[in-house]
Amino acid sequence: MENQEIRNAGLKVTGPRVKILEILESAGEKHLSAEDVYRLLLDNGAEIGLATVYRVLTQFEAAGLVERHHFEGGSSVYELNKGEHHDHIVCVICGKVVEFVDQTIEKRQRQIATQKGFELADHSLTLYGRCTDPDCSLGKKD
Amino acid sequence: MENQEIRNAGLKVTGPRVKILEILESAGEKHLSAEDVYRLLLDNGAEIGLATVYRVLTQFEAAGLVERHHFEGGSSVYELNKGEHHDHIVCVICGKVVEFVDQTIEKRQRQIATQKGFELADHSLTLYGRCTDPDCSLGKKD
DNA sequence: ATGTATGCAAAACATTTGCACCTGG
DNA sequence: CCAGGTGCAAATGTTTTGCATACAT
Repeated sequence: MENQEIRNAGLKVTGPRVKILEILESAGEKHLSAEDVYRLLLDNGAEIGLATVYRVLTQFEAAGLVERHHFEGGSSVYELNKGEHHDHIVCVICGKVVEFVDQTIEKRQRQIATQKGFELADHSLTLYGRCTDPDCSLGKKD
Repeated sequence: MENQEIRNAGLKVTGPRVKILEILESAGEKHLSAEDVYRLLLDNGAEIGLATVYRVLTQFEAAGLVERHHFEGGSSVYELNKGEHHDHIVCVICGKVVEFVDQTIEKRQRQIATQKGFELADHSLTLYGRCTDPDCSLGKKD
């Protein structure tokens, strides 16, 4: 039961938190902004304030339940942390996001960090390109 | 003469633009936020509005004269585009930034994009870690 | 002269916070 | 019951814009 995940994070299992987690789960590989989550909550009939969405997402991030990404364009987006690290390719036309992992790159990153005198803690790699989706350029968002 | 670069960008050679370019040149490998540039201009006795700094930086970016990066933490930072592409390692403690290029990673990125059905246009790679600088943790900013 | 640029103040956003009121355990 | 959670509105910080004035060519 996912409520346990919330409890494990040291947080009370409240309505807003459960619903936000559900929204994120149902989003699958999509990446939602705080505003997106808020809209979806309202669409589902939940009466949750935007401030709470921000607070909960921040807490979930601190607890390692979700990851926050910055991509191009004003706002941050969130996705459920499914355990396996991955990077992203974002289509600059339609916004589609595809995830990937590449051990060659991961390994080189560690080598570079060490070589430059850093103890690697984290990294952010995002590729930007034009995808070949038929729907692309119709303005469809991931 | 650098004024030519401004002219080549299709922009008039005005006082503010020349001074902002000078600030960026003297910053070397440092990464400045719009606010940083604004402060430095005032320190140098220039009377330039913050709005102009934002407008000019945006125009310079569109012209390929500067690059904008998003790193962690609210604001964007800018650096002069010296022609050679590079990525960054940022110290999460003191904020120091080191640039690097790695052909192995560059090459893998192209392969991954192709394989995922994207035409690679750009990418953003930032490593985060703790540096071994003696000054680190004194809060020195790059 | 004349189309651009600039400065200033106001607007627009994304995100955070203060505070009185609720609620889960 | 009571610490912690929530909603709302107001505050923040960053970046953008409207508009009247000033400037480069």
